[in-house]
Amino acid sequence: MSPKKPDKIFNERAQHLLKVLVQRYIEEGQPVGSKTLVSAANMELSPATIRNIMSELEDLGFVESPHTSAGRVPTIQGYRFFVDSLINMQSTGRNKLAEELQEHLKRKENTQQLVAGVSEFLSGITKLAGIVTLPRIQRIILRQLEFIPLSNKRVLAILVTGDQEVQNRILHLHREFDADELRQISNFFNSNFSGQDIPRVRDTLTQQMHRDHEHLNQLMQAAVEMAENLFADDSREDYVLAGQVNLMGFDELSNVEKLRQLFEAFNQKRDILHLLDQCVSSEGVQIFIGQESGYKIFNDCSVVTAPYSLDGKVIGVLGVIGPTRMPYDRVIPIVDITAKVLGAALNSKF
Amino acid sequence: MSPKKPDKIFNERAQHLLKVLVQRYIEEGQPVGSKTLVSAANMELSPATIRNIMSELEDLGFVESPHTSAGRVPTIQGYRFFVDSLINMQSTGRNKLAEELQEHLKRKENTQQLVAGVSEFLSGITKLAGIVTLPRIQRIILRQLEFIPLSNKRVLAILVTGDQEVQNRILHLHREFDADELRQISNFFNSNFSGQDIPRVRDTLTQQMHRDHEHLNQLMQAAVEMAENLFADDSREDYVLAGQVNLMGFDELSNVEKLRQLFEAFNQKRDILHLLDQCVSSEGVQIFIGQESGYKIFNDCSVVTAPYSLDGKVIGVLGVIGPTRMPYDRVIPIVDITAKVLGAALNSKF
DNA sequence: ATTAGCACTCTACCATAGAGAGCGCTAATT
DNA sequence: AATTAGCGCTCTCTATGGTAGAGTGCTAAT
Repeated sequence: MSPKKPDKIFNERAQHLLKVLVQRYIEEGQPVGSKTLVSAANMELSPATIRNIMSELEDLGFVESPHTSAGRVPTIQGYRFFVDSLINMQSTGRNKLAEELQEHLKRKENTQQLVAGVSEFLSGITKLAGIVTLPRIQRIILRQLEFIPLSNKRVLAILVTGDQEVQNRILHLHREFDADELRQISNFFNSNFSGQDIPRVRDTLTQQMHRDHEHLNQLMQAAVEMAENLFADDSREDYVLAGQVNLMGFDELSNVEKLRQLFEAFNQKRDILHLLDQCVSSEGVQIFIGQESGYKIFNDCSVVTAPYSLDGKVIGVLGVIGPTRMPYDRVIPIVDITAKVLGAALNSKF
Repeated sequence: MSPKKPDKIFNERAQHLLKVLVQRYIEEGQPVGSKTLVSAANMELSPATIRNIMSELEDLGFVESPHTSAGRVPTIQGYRFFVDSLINMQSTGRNKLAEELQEHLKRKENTQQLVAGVSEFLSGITKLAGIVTLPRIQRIILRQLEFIPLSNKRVLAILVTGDQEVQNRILHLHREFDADELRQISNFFNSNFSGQDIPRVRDTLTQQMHRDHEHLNQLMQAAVEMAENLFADDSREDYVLAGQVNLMGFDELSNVEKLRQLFEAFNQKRDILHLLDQCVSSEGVQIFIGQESGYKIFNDCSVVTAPYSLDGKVIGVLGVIGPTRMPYDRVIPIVDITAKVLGAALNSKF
């Protein structure tokens, strides 16, 4: 009368079989039959028993059959349980991997190149598509600021930050400034603010403006105007994608129409950015399997992401995009490590 | 006895039929049969006659049959004759086109953006892939030069040229320079050479070095060293491609493997650059049909290119890549005009 | 609880057949 | 001499059926 076998249905054995099935399917890409499974699992069971268990797994929603007489294939839920509870990460060579990436990034001379390098690395090593968002850097240290007058009330501002970053923007101002005025303004910035955080520079300036409101000379006003233009949160997000072509080899994406939609989404960027945004808040590696992401474009794709940080603050996301049937045990640690190495690399530059 | 009909075989009528056939095939994408052709050509001939003529055109190598009972399809040679001798360019709206492009380029703030904009424009308007090489600009006018010391004997050089271009490079020098030295050197450059062509700057400097060889002070030596680094012909070629996805809709490229190879070539860049290089020397629009280009990747693709120039000197190439079966009558004028507009736009910036 | 056995289902592959398209050839017509 | 009607031929495309193989689900036995 005792409820002796509460784990009758989804017990350890069933889980183990699910694990083997998923592994096998990821390797081979073919539906796994009971006979195949029993030999792959090294268990002393007959195919018939396996079949019973598979039938239960199917009822539970972890596997499904493409058709009556095919083997079983993991469902999204099956993959999900696999990566959450069953997977053994392939953790060999973590250090070696980090070193390789560091080597690969050595010669990159600015953030853009760095990010592109990481994206290439991810795609190269996983043979999938790599994606890295440009960092939203909070702590930009102003090193030097120069202005060049252009025609039509425009001024070219050159902003040197961090270790070796140069940004230039064109400011559209309310009147013409000549070279001399501009030199004075840049001197003002360089002598007062060099070495400071850019947000702080802006704050200081606006405070000063409020305080000395009336005593401000023309130049200061100009400086404030420029600062507001210049240091406005440059929040246009963007990412660098590499290895799109890698996605063209997979059976599950061999449909040209599907591929086209996916590639179009990459170009559009909007949906992808939105998806990546969701990962900023997460702690570590995050995985979207199939349409878990909520975008139908990713019907047969998974996305493995990890945020990367500078000074403990998340400033971007990177990851890998591939077919649902991807080697998660390899990809997840790669994404994890890559995010850490990128964070460290950025740290040495700012 | 007189050789009365020397044009018996490839006479005007045959050429007209070839023209109609190519037009029709470009529109429909289906092999054109004799019956279809006779109605499309509005000629008072029976299908049988057409068949005879087609048979001759086939002997001459202008058309071919995919199989016994299909209609005819243009061969590469057929397309070639079509674009060389038969085509009527669709020249309506040339001005409107130029205006649209100018509008599209208005807000671009530097060369990179400009080139990307042109590439997008080309792909958007033709629904094919657009490609534009970065300009190899000879006449770069130095406006301002700044140096920022970095660690490890490296110096960040910021070079402002032309109207609103900023280039920055990291120089690896033989010893450390402090901020003060660098300021002197940049002053030297700015006061002596601002407003001059960069090649001239280099020449002047090397000449001076040879003349005053012994009297050179340290700073001058440093300046020369930097100039050689800085002004070295920065001839890494590159291009910007847009609208790759457009190529995924065409029947003749619906084969994933073919597409993959093509996309890989786009990423590799080497072959594509080599092909584009060949167009620099040509005067106007140049067309590579199918494997005329010599690259098997372009088996079913045509490339329509035109060089663009600044001051009468060719500095780059742009074009369109699409299936052999593309609307040449529309594409050729578009490429032509675009090249001219880009040249003009660059002229206003340098 | 497990398993052997068996009927059943579904796919993949192949062969066959008929319809349709369009050609080439020949002989007749202009 | 050029054009055309007519006809047989070839090739593709689609549908059909038939078979082999894989793998299942169920039932009855262990």
